[in-house]
Amino acid sequence: MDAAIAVFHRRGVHGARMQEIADEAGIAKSMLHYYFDTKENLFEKVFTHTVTQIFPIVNGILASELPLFEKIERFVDRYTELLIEHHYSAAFVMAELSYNTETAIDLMVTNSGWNPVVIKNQLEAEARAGRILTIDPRNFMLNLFALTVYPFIGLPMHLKRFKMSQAEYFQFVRERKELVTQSVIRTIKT
Amino acid sequence: MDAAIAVFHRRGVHGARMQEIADEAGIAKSMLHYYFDTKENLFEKVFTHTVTQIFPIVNGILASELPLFEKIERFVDRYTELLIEHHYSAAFVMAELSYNTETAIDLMVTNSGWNPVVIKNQLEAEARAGRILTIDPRNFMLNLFALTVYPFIGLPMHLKRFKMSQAEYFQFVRERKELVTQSVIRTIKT
DNA sequence: GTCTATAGCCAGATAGAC
DNA sequence: GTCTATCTGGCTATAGAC
Repeated sequence: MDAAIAVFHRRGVHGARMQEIADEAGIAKSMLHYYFDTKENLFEKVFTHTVTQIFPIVNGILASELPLFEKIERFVDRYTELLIEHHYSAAFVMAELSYNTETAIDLMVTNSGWNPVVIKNQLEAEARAGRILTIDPRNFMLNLFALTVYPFIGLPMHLKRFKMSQAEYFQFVRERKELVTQSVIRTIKT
Repeated sequence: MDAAIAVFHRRGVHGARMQEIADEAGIAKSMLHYYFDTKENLFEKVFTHTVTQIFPIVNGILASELPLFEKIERFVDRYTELLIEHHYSAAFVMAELSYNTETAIDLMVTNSGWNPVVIKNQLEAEARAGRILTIDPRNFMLNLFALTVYPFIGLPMHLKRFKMSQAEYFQFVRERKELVTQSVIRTIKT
């Protein structure tokens, strides 16, 4: 399973080869079929696993009862750390959601723990109390996810452009957390 | 060529089928080989075309002599419109940059017109003049690109989550331009 | 359960008539 | 230049020995 995750993450559904997964796991290719039946089925397991490892956590933070600004900080911190830990995940999930729409979207919807109601109510309450500007919750969510996830999408290109090693880049992204948090807050603060 | 662009954009390199491209173009599959030799070569043509259609323009805006805040507004406006017009491009470029690293990155570097020097100097000059806060140019660029591009990556998922048609969503993204511009500016404004 | 060997299919690429 | 027919290789999947 670890091998399958690694290979699917770096090659995508159609780029991945069962042989490469088997080699990486140090087993015969036929064993993959014995355990997981088809490649399609294995992909679904991997995709679900990936989504489950990240989104219930970050969506859980958004749906929690934390004060807004603290919630933003926690979200950015936790999501960034998860993405560093599973740094192929972001590009993998995004690519499959774009190409492989039907299956991937269904799995995403089922397993991500997406629940925008809490944050919507919170934004409205804070705006009524005059502590923040009125903002469309969809725009708020897009900003939050965009600023956090984007550095991990097309990561190899960022490394090349910034002339950094992966370790240096991850350090840079860690330091960036503070800026992202402030950026999201400054956008809505009165 | 149009057919190739369409199919590669929605399926990716490895998902695309020469037969599907031929069908979409209404010609025989062998004609693709006659004109473009290999699939790999055709992909490179399509990728280069896609990159050339978008990045020289937006990077040109960044490298221009416009005042900073005006430049930001122009960038967000123009990039958003380009992405609406070529709405498969963003996901396609990002996915290939993640999966197909070697070739795609080289083509990107060669054809994108990337030149961070102007914006770097401008940010430093504005900060010295006390008109903006000091910010790492890399973070500034990441914020700008992230907020603008992210809504187009994994687009089908956003449609599903927001329960919107594509037309409604593009209208929403158009209206979002103002917020993105303000968000970037508020992050650096003193 | 684990392997080797192989079946069967499908997609990229080519041959050759027109 | 454009087509149909075909080759060839590689990949998923299965058969079958151990």
